[in-house]
Amino acid sequence: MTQPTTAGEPPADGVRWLDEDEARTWRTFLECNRALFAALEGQLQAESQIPLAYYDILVSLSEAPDHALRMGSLAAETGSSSSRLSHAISRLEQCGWIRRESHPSDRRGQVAVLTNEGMEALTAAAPGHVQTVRDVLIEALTPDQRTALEEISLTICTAIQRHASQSSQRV
Amino acid sequence: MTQPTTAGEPPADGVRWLDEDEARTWRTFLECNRALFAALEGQLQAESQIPLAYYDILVSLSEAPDHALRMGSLAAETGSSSSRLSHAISRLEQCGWIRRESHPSDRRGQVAVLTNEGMEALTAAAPGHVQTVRDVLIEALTPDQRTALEEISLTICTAIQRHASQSSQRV
DNA sequence: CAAGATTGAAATCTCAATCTTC
DNA sequence: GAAGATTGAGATTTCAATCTTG
Repeated sequence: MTQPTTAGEPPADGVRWLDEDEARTWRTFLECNRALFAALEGQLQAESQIPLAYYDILVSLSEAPDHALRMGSLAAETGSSSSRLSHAISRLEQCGWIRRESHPSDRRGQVAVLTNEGMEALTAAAPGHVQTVRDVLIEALTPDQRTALEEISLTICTAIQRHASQSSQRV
Repeated sequence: MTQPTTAGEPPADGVRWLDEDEARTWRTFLECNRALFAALEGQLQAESQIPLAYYDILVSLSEAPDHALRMGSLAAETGSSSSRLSHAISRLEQCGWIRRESHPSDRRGQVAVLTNEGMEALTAAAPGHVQTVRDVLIEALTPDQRTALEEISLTICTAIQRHASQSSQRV
């Protein structure tokens, strides 16, 4: 899932292929992720007919003051591009779960607002989703493992930022 | 990213909302995943113009005997649906990186074969990808963290299988 | 009828403009 | 010109048939 051939020659540049242990760790992590998001997506789709990406949008709005958020903030919260979010909000508007309002002071701004229907759909979908998260992660891990996973995740996030700033310099 | 409102009433059924610690762990993990796959996808797209999903297909074939694999096996290896894989192979056939052959003994079967051009494209793309995996995960974590992550991933995979068999019974 | 694989249409996501307002 | 947001086109993924062979 990561590099070609099994042993072979060393790759170009100064890059080292992953050794056996490294490759196994990475493959296991990848496989876990695939299965995890497939399970989350599948549960939501089967029981509530909502894609995970849209569910996340509804949750972010439900947590916001007045159930409203500017497009930019919502995009940042859900880790989405502004384009993707804009399309998604249009779709959710069709469902009647979200409506758009114009920003009071900044006339460039749009605000996405969760409707009552949207809140109801979210309330109906949430228990099944949360139960799945409990089953497959929270209650599957020991408290120590949960702590470790959180620290590991933070470490990876930091490493990604470092990698991004370095690779942008290389250009 | 997981459940509506912040405190509120208990959800329906016997489900418990995530408490503060649980929610933070889950959100951190989700955010890490988003950033991680965005980084991998972005690097491959920027430096090699290959989507990660297609890269995985090329790697799986490069590891197979004779650089060939039946559609079903390849779908399982890459964690893809048969439909998705079939479309993807068609696309990669257009690129000249893969060709289809019919299975010698089972006349229902098709075999995807990595072409020389496909292998070259993979060889060119791999160092950058592997370096990214090193930067953002392998070398960012301590050996203990890598071990822990691998064990956690296996535990989650097991929990997902258990969850799947239970939820299918509920129907 | 089940297994292996493909197909076309609909849904979603990405990418590069575009448009308005700051 | 930059920031906030949208748009349309193209690419990928999903979903529900479909088709052939076991």
